[in-house]
Amino acid sequence: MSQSLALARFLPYRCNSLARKISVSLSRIYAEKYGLSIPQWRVLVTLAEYGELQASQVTELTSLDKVQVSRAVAGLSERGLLRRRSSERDSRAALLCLSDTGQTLFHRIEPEVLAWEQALLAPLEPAEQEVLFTLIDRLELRLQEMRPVGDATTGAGRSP
Amino acid sequence: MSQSLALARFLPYRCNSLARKISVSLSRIYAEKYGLSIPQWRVLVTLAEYGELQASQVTELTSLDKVQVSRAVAGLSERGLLRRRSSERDSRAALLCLSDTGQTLFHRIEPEVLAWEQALLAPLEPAEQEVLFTLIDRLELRLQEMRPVGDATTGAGRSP
DNA sequence: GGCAAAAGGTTTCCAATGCAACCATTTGCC
DNA sequence: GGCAAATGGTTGCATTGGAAACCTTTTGCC
Repeated sequence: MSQSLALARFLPYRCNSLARKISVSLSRIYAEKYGLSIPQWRVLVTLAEYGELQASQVTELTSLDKVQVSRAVAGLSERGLLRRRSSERDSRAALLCLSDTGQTLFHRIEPEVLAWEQALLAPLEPAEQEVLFTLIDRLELRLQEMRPVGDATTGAGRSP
Repeated sequence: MSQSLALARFLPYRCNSLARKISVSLSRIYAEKYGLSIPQWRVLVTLAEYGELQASQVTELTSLDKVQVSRAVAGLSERGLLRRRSSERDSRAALLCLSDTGQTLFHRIEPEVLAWEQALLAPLEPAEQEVLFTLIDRLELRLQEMRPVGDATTGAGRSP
């Protein structure tokens, strides 16, 4: 007997809904208080963590596409929160790092955001938090496995 | 000692990222094969489950806002997948239910979607699946608790 | 009964998002 | 060395999505 579909017990729906609610709630900190969009916020975090990166690396690390990164960088740059210089090895590549202002801003936001996350996770035991992250890891891994063989990134460049 | 922020271990990011990947992957079924948007798909599922509902109830059950529901309904209605009639109790209210065509379509998609979900969840033991849903429930609950007292829905309609 | 406020839905408008076309540079191959 | 293809990043354009204004009907109050 096959079970039937109810949104309340349907993982794609539940996951989407949870993610949405988390975003809306969290964005009160970095969006409303500090005027950052989600992509801008992710770029900020990533540069704070890694120092200097190429735009393409930021793309990798943030799960944003290159258009989003480009626009986020433009916005942050206008506000003087990051500097970009072009690589001497490859003059197409843009090297990005936070300015002092950017670092300062990040260090002001970071504890607020971490505190918010702690508040969210507070009802879960540390072990349960571990389980949660592990489950997410495993599901993401599984999604990659499920990707059908002939995907977009496959037959790259054969016929003209 | 306060921990520092890294996206890989930051729940909002991980959750968003997972939800996005799930949506993209799943939408190959109902979007590409059957031409349904996510809101349309949710409305379809909900009406299949509950029979006849008012638009406002659909809004509740799907976590969509009323604009999305309105547009989804318009689209489904154009394709003849649902019927709407106005309530005799309240002529503003629209009563929605699937047409036969809509039911048929749903019954064709449902098993595919459930099979896909099963494939996604396959690496998790049943007990782990249970844990996953429970964790999601608890986080959603927590988010509601965290909502500051004077929220948007509060002082509704006082001054002109 | 009549008028102000609220509620159900739809439409309008603007910002965010994503795809595709686009420049500029670099790589690879002959 | 030179030309075709590939790569890094940006810009334009069409679509999506959400907030607010809107219309209609209903409710509540005097």
